[in-house]
Amino acid sequence: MPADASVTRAELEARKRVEALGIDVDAWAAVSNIFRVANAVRNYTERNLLSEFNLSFSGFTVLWVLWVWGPKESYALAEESGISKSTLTGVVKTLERLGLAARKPHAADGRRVLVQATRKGTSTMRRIFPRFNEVEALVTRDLSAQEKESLARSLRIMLHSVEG
Amino acid sequence: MPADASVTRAELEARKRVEALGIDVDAWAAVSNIFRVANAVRNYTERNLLSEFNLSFSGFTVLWVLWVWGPKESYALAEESGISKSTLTGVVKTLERLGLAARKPHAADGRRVLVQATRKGTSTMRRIFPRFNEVEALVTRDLSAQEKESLARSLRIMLHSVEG
DNA sequence: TTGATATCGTTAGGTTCCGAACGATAGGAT
DNA sequence: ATCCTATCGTTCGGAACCTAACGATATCAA
Repeated sequence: MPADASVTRAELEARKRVEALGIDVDAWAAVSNIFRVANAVRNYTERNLLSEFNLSFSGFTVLWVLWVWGPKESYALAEESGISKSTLTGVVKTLERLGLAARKPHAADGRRVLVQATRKGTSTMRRIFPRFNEVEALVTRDLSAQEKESLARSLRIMLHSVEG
Repeated sequence: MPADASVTRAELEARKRVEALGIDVDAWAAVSNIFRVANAVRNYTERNLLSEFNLSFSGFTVLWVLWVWGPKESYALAEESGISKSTLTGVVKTLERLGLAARKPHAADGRRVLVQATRKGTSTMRRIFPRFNEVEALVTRDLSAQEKESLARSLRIMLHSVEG
């Protein structure tokens, strides 16, 4: 069964609107499809995996960062998780309620707070992540190893452009 | 100036955690970078472009769909925009308040509602979209035309896998 | 016709999300 | 010592976002 990489009907319809305006169609196709895929995968995992652990996608992401990096200050944690610091306050509150993360004051600076995964948080992550990766494998199953690497490479280049 | 496609420090740190668990690293790298890029571009455009029009990213997306497809029923509009129908109710309410979209009852079916862009909505879209596309061109500026096409192609294949 | 079932958009309740404003702490400068 | 300014995390107000439940309308069978 060959994978279907044909341009969707929606995309064709959109091109009609777009082509008259002197648009960079390649850039548009690349970026809009990134949003579509991200959205689809996010919704899928929230419904079929994360809901089982009462985790939002952001909650999962934050816990993931703590798992990978260990204790981290709020500002850096928000940055790395791709959310604002005010949102992080709420997300960490939820993680605390679930017993997955904990706050501790900074030793030398009274303003700062360190957030870390609890033992339960760490073990939960060890259970969730392989299943999350199964979804990642599922959605990339029709790409060759070389295509996956090329995809990741292009995305890293884009990341560099947008963050720089 | 060559584009930087090197693996980030965060990604290297993550691999240490991940490699012990028998993970599909290629799938993980591809998907996680999709989220990173989507997030970065979304935040960037919300801050630097859409805020100027009091539009959220979802508001922009919904208006875009209406612009491309013309009047559309709520369910299909939500589907195409990647949000739930209850969220759409709120987003359309906001678009109505801004004078960019309008509801009208279905001629034959009292349950259904058609949503359409107003004249102001259409002209707004004609102003925003080229600028949105400038951002798309910016974030893909270090990719060749062939890389952009290949990227879009891979993403379409993934979309097919996750939605099928 | 009447009744059972399906479908449509909205509402209800609760979490996530943001920017802006706010208190608290820190760290210089005088 | 006491300002002044910068920085940190939280709070606040409002929008976005979800699922589940709900009313209204449609459809089809008896």
